[in-house]
Amino acid sequence: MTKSDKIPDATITRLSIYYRQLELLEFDGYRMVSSEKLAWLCQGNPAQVRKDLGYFGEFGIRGVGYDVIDLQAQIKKILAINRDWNMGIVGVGNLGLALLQHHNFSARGFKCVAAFDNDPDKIGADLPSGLKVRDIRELDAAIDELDIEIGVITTPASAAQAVANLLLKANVNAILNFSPTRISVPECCLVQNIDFTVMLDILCHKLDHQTTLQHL
Amino acid sequence: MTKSDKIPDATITRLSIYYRQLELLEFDGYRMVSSEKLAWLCQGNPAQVRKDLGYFGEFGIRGVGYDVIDLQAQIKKILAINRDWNMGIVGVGNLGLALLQHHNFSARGFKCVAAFDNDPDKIGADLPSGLKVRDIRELDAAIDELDIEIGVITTPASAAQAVANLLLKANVNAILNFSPTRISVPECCLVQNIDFTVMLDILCHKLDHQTTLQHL
DNA sequence: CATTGTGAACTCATTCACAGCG
DNA sequence: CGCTGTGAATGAGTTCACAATG
Repeated sequence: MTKSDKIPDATITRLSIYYRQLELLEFDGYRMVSSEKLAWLCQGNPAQVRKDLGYFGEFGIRGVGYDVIDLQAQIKKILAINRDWNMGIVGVGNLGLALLQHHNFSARGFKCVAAFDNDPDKIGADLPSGLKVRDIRELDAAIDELDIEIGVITTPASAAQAVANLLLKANVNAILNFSPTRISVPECCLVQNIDFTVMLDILCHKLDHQTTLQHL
Repeated sequence: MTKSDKIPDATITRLSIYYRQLELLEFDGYRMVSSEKLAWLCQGNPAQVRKDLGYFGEFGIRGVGYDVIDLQAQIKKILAINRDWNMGIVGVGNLGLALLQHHNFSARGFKCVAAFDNDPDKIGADLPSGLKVRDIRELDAAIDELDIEIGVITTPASAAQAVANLLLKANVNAILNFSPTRISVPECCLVQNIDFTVMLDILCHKLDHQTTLQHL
């Protein structure tokens, strides 16, 4: 990190969004982009773009803007997505299957290298991605063998904490949690929750609130 | 709304989380809960719990706490989840299928009442949920007929904006967007983005940052 | 007397405005 | 001259601390 240590979480989120937009800009043949244009594309504010990038260094050219290719490389480095990450998916239900076949992941270096379940009917089954469903009891060994650094929980809520515990025991300390529950983990472990129901609740609240206002 | 109009977004998110925890508390037989206990269960802070609730009214009993059943009802009203919402899913890929079978949705009043695609091979297919995949060209008619208020986009990024436009034309102004792109919509339309890749990017950044610190 | 409800203090994030520079 | 980089100003959200009260 070039400057301060206090980076807002929101900055990291936006960097990811800038990055995707830069890919599109490159694809469309752009070589340079101004903070104003990038902000516009990302539905943000130019000063914010500059400040976000400013936390990590000076990537622009005054009077010109940012090099589309170079800035991608810089952001990849900042986000640590300039390399592959191996993921293990725990819970081969509909959602787990969907993620295993999610093309966007592999295209971006997020490799699903193992899938686990505890259902005897599923264990051993061949997946479209070429993987075989493994017994959850093999988790520990497989994580070590396959160099898995990210665990993805796609089990029902009732199993999520137990799975998290298994992942922790196997020294996985980054979890993407799709189950509709908050798992508790020690400080050293990072959890990103993706909770569909919470998102729907927020949407409903806003929708209701908006229509309520309209009736006044 | 009982008090101010300036409710932080984060408050709404937390209310959804409190709500789910209250369901569990009720299931476990609790009748009352203090802000301290609820905060602990939700990995939050008691003052925050009280402030969040305080935006909407006085739901507690001093010296005692909150009635588990009553507070659920209050939060349901605040979030506008005290009724059913009809959703239409656009894009019957793996993710769309997963959502169509997602039991948590229907259990909470989020009803998937239609599924749309533009792939002739999929149109007309019977889904496990009992629905038939509809032609995207029927979107407008079906939304009106089935009273759909929430559109769920599970198409590839390339199709997302076009789908959003169709939804807007059909007067759907709440969208849950799973596609890895930011769609642009008029002010009147609400969008909640659920972007798996952004979440992974954040996780990688934190993971990398954490391990970097450890090596110092 | 335990716990809520809430103004005031504080911390964190965004936006402004302009100096600095290619 | 145009656009970046950034300190200073503003705004938003969280936590504190304690008065109010069932």
